[in-house]
Amino acid sequence: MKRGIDQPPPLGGVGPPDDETAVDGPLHDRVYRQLRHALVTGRIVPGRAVTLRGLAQQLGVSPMPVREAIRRVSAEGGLVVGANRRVWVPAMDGERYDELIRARTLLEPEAAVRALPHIDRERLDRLRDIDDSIDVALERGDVEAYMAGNHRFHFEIYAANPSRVLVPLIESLWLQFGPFMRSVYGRLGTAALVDHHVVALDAIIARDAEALAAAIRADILEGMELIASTVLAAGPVGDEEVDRRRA
Amino acid sequence: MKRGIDQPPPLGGVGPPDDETAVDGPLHDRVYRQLRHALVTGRIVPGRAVTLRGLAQQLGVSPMPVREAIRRVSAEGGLVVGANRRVWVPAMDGERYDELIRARTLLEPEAAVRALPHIDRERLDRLRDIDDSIDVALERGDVEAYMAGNHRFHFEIYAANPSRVLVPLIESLWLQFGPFMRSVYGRLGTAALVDHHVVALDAIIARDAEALAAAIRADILEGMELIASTVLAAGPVGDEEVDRRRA
DNA sequence: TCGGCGAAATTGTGATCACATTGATCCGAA
DNA sequence: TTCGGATCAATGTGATCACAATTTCGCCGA
Repeated sequence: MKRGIDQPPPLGGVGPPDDETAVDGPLHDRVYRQLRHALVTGRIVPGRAVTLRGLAQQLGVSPMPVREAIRRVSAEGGLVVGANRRVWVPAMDGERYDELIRARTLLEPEAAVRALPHIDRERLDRLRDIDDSIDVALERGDVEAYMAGNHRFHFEIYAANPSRVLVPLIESLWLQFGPFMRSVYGRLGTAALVDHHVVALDAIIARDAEALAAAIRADILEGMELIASTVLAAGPVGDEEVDRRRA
Repeated sequence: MKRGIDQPPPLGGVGPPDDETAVDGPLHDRVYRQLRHALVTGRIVPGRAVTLRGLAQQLGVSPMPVREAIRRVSAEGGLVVGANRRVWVPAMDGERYDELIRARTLLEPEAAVRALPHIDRERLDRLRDIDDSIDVALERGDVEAYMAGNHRFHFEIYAANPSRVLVPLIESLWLQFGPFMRSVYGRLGTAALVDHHVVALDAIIARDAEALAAAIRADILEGMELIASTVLAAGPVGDEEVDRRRA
């Protein structure tokens, strides 16, 4: 006879370390990277609760590093702490979504333009490879691979310039819309997605800053605005479980 | 014969709770608010180390809530964790400063414009009161009161619109330049500061979104660019102690 | 069936401890 | 004098515990 709160299903995808997130350093750093990766790629969907002991058990660590990781991720907007002190992936509604789009269109073209002079041939080759892998993911209908590739493509550009302000801001935005985009793509399928990155690649090759900014802006708008507004017209996403759990 | 690392002087200003930061809720929340307030108002200067036990002792709490608060503040860019795991207030250099200015000029006019329709008479009165208090602080040469008032003025505007994306981003920016601006103002004195807020107030009264955006932008540029570039021309600020302490 | 109450389970929080790591100092050898 | 090694103190980290707060569930009565 089980008493107490329903156990949420395991947080699919926040799992054992893989090559990308398991490097030396404190355990809480590793947990943080795993958690943020799971959010960016949408492995955790809006409305989902995250508990210290649940995540700790899943990752095979004590609750301490999980606490610290959750504190970091929530400071960046990827998780919210309710009045009841419970932690969950925030729901997405029209206003918040609109702000995310706006923030992205303000910040990401700027970061791309600042990075442009620093994009060398090696980085350009890597961008091409990532773009190819995105195309493969789209053909396969692999939403998660698409999202991971999309993230990598953008940040491969921005990271060309060692930024300590703009890029962390942008990273925090990606944390915030990743879970929702995953649920959107899951509903609509990858067939609805179009890979606009070739325009950005052309602009980079041409060293055309204005064209690059416009390509990034268009990528954001076309990638986020037309698709997800359809879903949000039906009301916030992720509120069902949140409402149930909120004090 | 004292062994070990030099004890940094007490973190002036991160002190007992005052009315603004002492509300109900978890202790780590209170420590966080105290810490961020200290950074925004420049009570801690660039390069300054922050230790768990040091801050815990100063605040009369255990290191646990301090850990969580430091983790939050560092996630927002207000503190940096070095390769040696030590925590300190980051140094300011020309590139980082330029990015902060740019990020502010991208985000704050947007937040102000979005807030404009929501600014009622009460909030306008509060803005006037804050602006008056800023003028008083400038006359008195009270740098900290000036900084606190300036922060309050800006966020009293932006908070008119319930924002969950733009305003937290802007808050994280203020965390990042607060300590440096304090050292700048300390060197130049308040006589070098001009209160431009009346232009923003006029734009709000006139309900002129474009004028408001321009006023905020001008406030940022004139407040940050001309003054601090003079100081930064001499090299990064806050690196002396950082260099000494870095592994 | 619904609502209220009480008990049990779960959850986050703060305290504390031990330990690994880092930094500073001292001492001896070259 | 300089350099390297040993020692000690300080620091961050992860583990664990007890406790307060919140949630869940079962029972009972209307």
